[in-house]
Amino acid sequence: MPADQPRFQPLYEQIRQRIVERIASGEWQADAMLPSEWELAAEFAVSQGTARKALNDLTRDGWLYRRQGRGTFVAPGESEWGEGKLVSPGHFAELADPMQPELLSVARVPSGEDVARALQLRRGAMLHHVRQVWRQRGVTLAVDEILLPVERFADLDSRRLRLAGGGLYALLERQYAVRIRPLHVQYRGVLADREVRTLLAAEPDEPLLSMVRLGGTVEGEPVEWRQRLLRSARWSWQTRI
Amino acid sequence: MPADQPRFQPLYEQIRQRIVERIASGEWQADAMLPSEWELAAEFAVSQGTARKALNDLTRDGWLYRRQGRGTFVAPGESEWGEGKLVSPGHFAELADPMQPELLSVARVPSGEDVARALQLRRGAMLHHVRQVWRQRGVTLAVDEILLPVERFADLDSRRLRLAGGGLYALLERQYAVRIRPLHVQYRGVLADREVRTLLAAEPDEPLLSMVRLGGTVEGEPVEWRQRLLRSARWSWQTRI
DNA sequence: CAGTGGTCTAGACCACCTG
DNA sequence: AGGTGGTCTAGACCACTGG
Repeated sequence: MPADQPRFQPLYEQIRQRIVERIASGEWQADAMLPSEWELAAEFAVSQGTARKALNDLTRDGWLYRRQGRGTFVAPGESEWGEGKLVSPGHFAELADPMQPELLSVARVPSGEDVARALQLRRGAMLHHVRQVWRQRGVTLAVDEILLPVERFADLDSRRLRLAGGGLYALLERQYAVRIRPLHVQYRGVLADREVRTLLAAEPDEPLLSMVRLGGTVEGEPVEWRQRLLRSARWSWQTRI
Repeated sequence: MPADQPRFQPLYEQIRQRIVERIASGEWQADAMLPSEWELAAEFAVSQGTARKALNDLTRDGWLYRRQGRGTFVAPGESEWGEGKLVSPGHFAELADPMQPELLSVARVPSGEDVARALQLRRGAMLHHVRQVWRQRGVTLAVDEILLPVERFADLDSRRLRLAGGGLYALLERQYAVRIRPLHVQYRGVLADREVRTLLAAEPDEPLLSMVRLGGTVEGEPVEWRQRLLRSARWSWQTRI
């Protein structure tokens, strides 16, 4: 079900899209400085105020950052699922050491019904199935299970992922010009099955935090289904609002 | 530690504050229509564009809502902790029936160290301790434990809470002119202790979703510490991003 | 100092809603 | 038709950064 096209497209919206295209195409790399408001206004043949609105909207959505007196710059995208940090339960400022991702495996699997619906695919459509663990000082704290449509991300394999380094999202942005943002996150408390228990070296009755996340493009098209299971005895997962 | 005062205070920021004051004071009630941009601009002796910026900022922060062709209105605050909904795990659109809160008890307890620090109180400062359960079609799905500084919310008792109806936040807004917004949320998977297990009629090894939330005023001052324990076998807690 | 983003103004016109 | 918010312009000046 495609979204309704608005009958009226403001100028700043068109400018916004043209700037996004240039970032996605790599013409403007991460942390590169954009032309000034006045130069952009001249190039797009609009007033400075209109260019400004486009730039501020893009800043709000995480595409750019601006510094008074310095300029406007391309914001580097999240290289991995990052919005959230580990903290001591009940405390709100005591951060844990960060976790490091480690790729376990990449395979192709047919889509189940739930995931197919979430990703708006036909049932049985092929998916990349990525397994990844997160370690903190040698201790495995979390497991990720990532599902991506093969159709959209052809040629994705273990070698490419390993070579890429710098996280899955960084690779997708470079290779496929797709920037992924979270659409929904679901939280549950769960017990691990045998496989996950082994990976995490967890006790049979140790409760885990399950986070199921649907990631999508800027346009809102869902392209990533992901579950993270986190050992939350020692650390909470904290999100800013 | 008080926040730094900015040396320069834009006009729209001052206007913003004056509008917030009128809402907090009750002069403009929920869903009341504000004067038009031009009228406000005239009253505050600024241009329409400046009044507009203040109004749009307030809209972004949830104080107002605007409808083209109709007007600008006071947004009713959340009457309870609401940002999040129950959905079927792994599905992203299938909402459960909503839960209904039910007050269990109100007491006064001295603050422990963690909560005192989170609420920026001295240790041992008195707190209102509110217990509340959430039911869905007769089944208890969640328990809340709410801690509020007595110093700030005097005269809060069970009778008042019961009489008020419409949720805790609605009461705080009416009675104390405080609008609470979330500052942080922490998620964990946990097992219930005996007391909670009894309240929820949960199995001993049933994993629960623990959400610890720090709520604060619009100015960022923390005033509410809350933990919610949710039976998440059947339902996930989903947040929009 | 020059260059950037940030604020503010006055005015015009457009899109949308309601009666 | 009249009133609302939404867009857009041209121009001025301010605050901040860095060389």
